Amino acid sequence: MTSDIKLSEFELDVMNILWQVGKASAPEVHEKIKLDKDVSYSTVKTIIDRLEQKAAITRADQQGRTIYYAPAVEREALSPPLLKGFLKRMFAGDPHKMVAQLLANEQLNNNEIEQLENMLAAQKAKNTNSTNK
Amino acid sequence: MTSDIKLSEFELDVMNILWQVGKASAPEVHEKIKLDKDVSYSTVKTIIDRLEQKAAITRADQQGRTIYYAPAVEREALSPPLLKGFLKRMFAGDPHKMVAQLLANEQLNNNEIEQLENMLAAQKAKNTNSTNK
DNA sequence: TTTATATCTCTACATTTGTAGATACATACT
DNA sequence: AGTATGTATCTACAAATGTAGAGATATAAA
Repeated sequence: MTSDIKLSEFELDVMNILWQVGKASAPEVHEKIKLDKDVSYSTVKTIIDRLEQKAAITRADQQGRTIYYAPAVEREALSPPLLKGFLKRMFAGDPHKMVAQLLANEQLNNNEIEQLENMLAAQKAKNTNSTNK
Repeated sequence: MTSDIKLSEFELDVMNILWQVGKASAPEVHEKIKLDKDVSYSTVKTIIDRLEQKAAITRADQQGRTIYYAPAVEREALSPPLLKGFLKRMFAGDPHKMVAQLLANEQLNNNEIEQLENMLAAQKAKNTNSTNK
């Protein structure tokens, strides 16, 4: 099952840090967040508490009175329903529209594009050898 | 400028209908929404009012006392910043991760994949003839 | 012309989200 | 042992969001 936890934007920002680092304390997360926007420690800690409440993270470790948090859900578990919803809302459910915009916005170099092409080719191959040829 | 209006999920659902149909009355929008989830007319009308407040839609027409609303912003004006944010939050800003998931979730047939490949090829060509070769 | 009906307008409220201060406290210095 | 400092906990609040009922009213039907 695809873990139907619902996270807010800020909560996702924190999750991102944890997904990247593996585990981190609230002050550490605060440090990283501050690079992007100026919020107080309390604010970040509140978000962390809510994430714990939602069972999206867990207390993985403790040193002194410092608690280290780690993701309890993987990015891959959260994104499918979100991507689906986003695709539906912003691009009328049409993947092409989305990829088009992706290409228009992010400027990918030829190398990166070729990587994408490889992925497509792989998927095409998989298709051909199975049901929806 | 990329129209920094911020819309909620429900608001986007309504926008989607308007983008699709061009223009519609509140009862009509209610009809369509109800196909997906069971909400009262009032609820939908409130969302419509808020969209008007946010200047995302306008009163395009009126028949009797029925008001017809039309989008005041195009999908293309809203999506870039949202896509960027979503990409950053859900896929650590990495387009590959996103496309990978797209391929995994939506089952595209070979035809559709080839369309994507064409898009990529076009972009690659464009790259080669300009700055980031 | 009265009445019924559809639609709009207004008001309301619970929940979620972003934001942060005040305060308690455990551990590390001096 | 006493104190300073970094963390945690608790409480609070405004704004945004999802949700809807009550009542006004213009138009259509009788």
